[in-house]
Amino acid sequence: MGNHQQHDLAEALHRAGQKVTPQREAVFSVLLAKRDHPTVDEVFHRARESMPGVSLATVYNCLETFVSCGLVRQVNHEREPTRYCPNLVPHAHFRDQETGRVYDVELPSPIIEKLRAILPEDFQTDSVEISFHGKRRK
Amino acid sequence: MGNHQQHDLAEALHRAGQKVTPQREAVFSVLLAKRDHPTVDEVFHRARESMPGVSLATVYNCLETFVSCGLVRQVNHEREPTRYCPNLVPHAHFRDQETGRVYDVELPSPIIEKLRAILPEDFQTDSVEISFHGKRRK
DNA sequence: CTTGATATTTGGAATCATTCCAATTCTAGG
DNA sequence: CCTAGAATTGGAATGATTCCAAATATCAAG
Repeated sequence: MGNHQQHDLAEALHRAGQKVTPQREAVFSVLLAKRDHPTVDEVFHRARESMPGVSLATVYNCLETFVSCGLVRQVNHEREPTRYCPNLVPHAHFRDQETGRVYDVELPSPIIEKLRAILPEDFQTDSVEISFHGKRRK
Repeated sequence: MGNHQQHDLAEALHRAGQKVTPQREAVFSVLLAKRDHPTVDEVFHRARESMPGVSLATVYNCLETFVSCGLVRQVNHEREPTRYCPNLVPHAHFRDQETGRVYDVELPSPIIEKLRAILPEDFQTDSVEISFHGKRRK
């Protein structure tokens, strides 16, 4: 549930009519390897370790493909570089303004429903993004 | 409550130890005049109508000042240019993906509390941002 | 296994919002 | 009215992201 392996990649790509490429596999495994919320640049550098020739443009392309296939989520905070998150379970994000680190926060489904309920009738929503920020108490 | 006039500007600036300038007044009144959610560029062009010499850099500065004084909120959606909103009542935003228009959505305080409650103990939060996107049914 | 149509990758250039800078002008307290 | 410090200005710089056209790789069909 919301958990996926290397193996799901090919499946999801096929379903979306996309091709399987070594670059996509490398980038995807970077995402699975360390489930922090890396920026494109971080993904790029990590991907280079297993695939030294991969280009930045390709990392952008791959990530965009994954998003469109529903394999990962984009996480935007303020004006900061976009981060990517392979956790598909509905959840909110908390950004520690001191470290910049982003944490997943479990989001009970009753709350999600209550939230959707506050929307006027004529608004049809695809997605809700909930982001907290503040600091962690030591 | 959360409603404010030209007059509050000077007050809020003083409280924050900031100076009152014609540019700040012009930019602020642009924000009050039309309560859509203008981008910096939109604010810039509107401000030029009443004050032809004002510079883009100044509009950036003014808006940043207002945010730090708590007079307006920034609204970020995806990778789009930042928008500004003089509505201080706690509320969520809905972005119509077809028109790009941003709407305020009332946010009942019980929900806000429930949301804060899902955060683990050690996360101290300053602000929550809730954004929906989807499309409006005609 | 080969081939071809088509999608993907690539490096570099281009874009665009935003920030930075140093010089000039202004605000407000004394 | 003067002056220290703040604000404004235009233009240059930054940085994430997108665009581009050429080279390459995937995969379905034969």
